[in-house]
Amino acid sequence: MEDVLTISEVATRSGFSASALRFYEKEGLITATRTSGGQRRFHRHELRRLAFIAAARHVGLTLDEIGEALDLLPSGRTPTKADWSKITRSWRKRLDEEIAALESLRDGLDSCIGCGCLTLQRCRLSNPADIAATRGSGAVYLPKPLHPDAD
Amino acid sequence: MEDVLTISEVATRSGFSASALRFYEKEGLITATRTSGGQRRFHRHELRRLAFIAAARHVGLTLDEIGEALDLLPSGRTPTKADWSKITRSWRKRLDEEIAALESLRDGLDSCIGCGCLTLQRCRLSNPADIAATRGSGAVYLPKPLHPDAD
DNA sequence: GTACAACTTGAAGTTGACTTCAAGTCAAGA
DNA sequence: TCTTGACTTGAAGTCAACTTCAAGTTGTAC
Repeated sequence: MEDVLTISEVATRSGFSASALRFYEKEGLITATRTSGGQRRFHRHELRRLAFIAAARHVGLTLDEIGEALDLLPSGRTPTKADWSKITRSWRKRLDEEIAALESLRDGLDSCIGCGCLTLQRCRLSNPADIAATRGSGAVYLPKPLHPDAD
Repeated sequence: MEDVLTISEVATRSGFSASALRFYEKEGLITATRTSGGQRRFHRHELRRLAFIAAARHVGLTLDEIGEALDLLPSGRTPTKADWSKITRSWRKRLDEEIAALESLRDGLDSCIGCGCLTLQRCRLSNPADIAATRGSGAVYLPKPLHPDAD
């Protein structure tokens, strides 16, 4: 085990495809040195960034947002616990918001099925103003809210 | 108020754009009659389908999945409470799964920040095998899980 | 009857996050 | 040295869910 890895080694270890890694490098999310022949060699610490990227994608951040977050890491020194934690702390809020939104939707679904309002028209389910109000920027795949009229 | 509506009336009442309504008609999710001149006229009951579509989109279903669900509705008669509820009941499971996945991620985040494992490498946050196992087909925007190695 | 907003169509464009392709180059074991 | 799998590039393709466009038609208020 060297401290530099080929792209396929990083792919295996990170779970990302090689093409995704090339894409991420092009987007500036990760960096690689090159051999004299031009092939990429990744330092092991890129795996940490990739783990961060994977986690951020799970939270629903776009690559642009992830790039901004990674830019907050200190460039001169190795990131400390405080550096990473500052970045990830904001996810907590985001996750809480998304969980709240989904719970609200679920409870609306229960009441909708239970209440007999066939048309769904007053249900929080199809008219989730509370969800739109609760959640911040869109991470979970939810489109804009509806305001349906009577059937 | 007639019981037929123009596309812009439906757009206003449903919250969908006119182009989205044309798209949904082309995809077979909703239907419209035509005037002698060829303009669309929507029956009011299409608003109910649109409310359903909006709710389903909120749950994270794709249009294909929504189309399949709507195909389960009886074609001969007006859908009953039981018809709608049969369709929406499966959402409950889906929502529960997604909520569980996000909660697991959030709890992993807490422990990651708290435990001092700077590298994130063993965190459920960046290595959420439990999430992959918990959730069904992908509604929430979560990519495939990572299996990061040591930093 | 005339004006004009609202409507029609098919085709092409958009966005994000990649994947696929073609054609060639590199690295490492036998 | 040879072979062969791994690697390189830029460009183009993919997917979902629409949106935008251009050019023409319809409906209706006056």
